[in-house]
Amino acid sequence: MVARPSGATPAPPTRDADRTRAEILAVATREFADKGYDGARVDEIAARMSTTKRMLYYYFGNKERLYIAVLEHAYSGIRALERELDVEHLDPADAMRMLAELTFDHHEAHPDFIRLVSIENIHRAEHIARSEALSGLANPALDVLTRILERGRAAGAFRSDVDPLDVHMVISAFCVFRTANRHTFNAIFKRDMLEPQRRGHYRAMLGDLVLDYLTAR
Amino acid sequence: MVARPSGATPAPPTRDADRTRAEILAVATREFADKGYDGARVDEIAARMSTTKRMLYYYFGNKERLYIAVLEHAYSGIRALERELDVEHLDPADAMRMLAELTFDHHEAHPDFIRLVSIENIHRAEHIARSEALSGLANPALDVLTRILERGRAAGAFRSDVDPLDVHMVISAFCVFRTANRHTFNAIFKRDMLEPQRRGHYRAMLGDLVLDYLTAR
DNA sequence: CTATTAACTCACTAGATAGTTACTTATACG
DNA sequence: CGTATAAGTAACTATCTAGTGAGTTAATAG
Repeated sequence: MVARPSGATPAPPTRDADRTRAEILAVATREFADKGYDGARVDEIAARMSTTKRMLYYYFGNKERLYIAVLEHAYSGIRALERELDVEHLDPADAMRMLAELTFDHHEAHPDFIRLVSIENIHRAEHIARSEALSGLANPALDVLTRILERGRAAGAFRSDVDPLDVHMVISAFCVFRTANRHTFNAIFKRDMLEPQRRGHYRAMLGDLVLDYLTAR
Repeated sequence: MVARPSGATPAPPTRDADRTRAEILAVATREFADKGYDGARVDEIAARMSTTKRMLYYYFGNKERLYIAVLEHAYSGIRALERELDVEHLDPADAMRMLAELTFDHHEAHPDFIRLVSIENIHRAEHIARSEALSGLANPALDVLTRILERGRAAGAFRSDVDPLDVHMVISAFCVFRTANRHTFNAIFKRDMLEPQRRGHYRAMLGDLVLDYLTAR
């Protein structure tokens, strides 16, 4: 415990640009992920911050630039996690299953991110296109995947005609669908794909799906 | 050509409730699919109709009920198509591939429907839940799929532990992802999953994916 | 201690947007 | 034919919403 004239808490500085900016971004992320770009309300974001609406405009300029900042921040977090992937020590099949399962966990742990991606697709990725930080920024997970496929092919374990991006697409499709389409799927089929009891089943199923495809024939 | 006092065209009646209603629904479908629920503008829909905004309220009450009507209409169209599925004459593996490919074609032919589903998921399916016509209305394609799996299992061609809804989920995930996430995927990986040249590749890949999974081991 | 500037507050506004009020006219039916 | 009513029009409004104008205060450098 640090010696301090009065009060136990760290006594935050009354003014702190970084902290204010970060708080706006955090609150805005929730609001945009929750309601979509058009459904999100600047006044609602403002009401949930400890600072005022004017600060939001001070730091981010307008609603759209705030939204782009939210997207950039969300993507950078995901990329950071992906960079930590290390499956080089496993044999190709195990590495592949591991990658698929980590991606699966990852999507489950970041529903806000998935929602932002869906929202951005409704807008035809126009905001990503407008962001220098995002358009064309490659995905670290794809490099890992490419290495695994190379090793698997070399070892004769995997079929030879597969494209890494196609495999990535299948994994993403499975994970994204489970989260992004959860509500309509549940409304129509009365099955919640995110029910905890089913988690293990879907996780194993994704691994099987990918490996059966890669090792077929 | 029908005898008619003047003019060659059918001379539309000046007043026709069905036609007006249908036109509003068609224009609204495009607007909602294009911009999302919150992004859609009632005035924009009105401007693109041959009738006035007041009629929209006359027939549908408010923006939300119009949107629900759009959803109901879109789903009913898709269901009608699905009911025409007939693969009983094919052996299980071929039937399965056929079903997957027809679903694939189907999703590609109805991008507006996929967008409406994405939009509805952003809203956590709250409008579907509010629609008696939609919530819990089973999917005819699922019955077909169930029959194919039964036949395949009986013939010893498919593994025995698969659930029809899981297979349906995989097929949907693949098809929906390709359409719904086209824009962010393209922005990041510079690959348009809907490019006509790649169509055959993805279509065959989906069939392989499903069959390799069903016939593995 | 003073000046400068970054960080912040409060009250306001132009324009957009869903929805309505009050009225008119074509059509069907006895 | 005439009248009830469904179908349609035009103009309007309350409210919401993104964005601002104009100033104040805390931190920092000299």
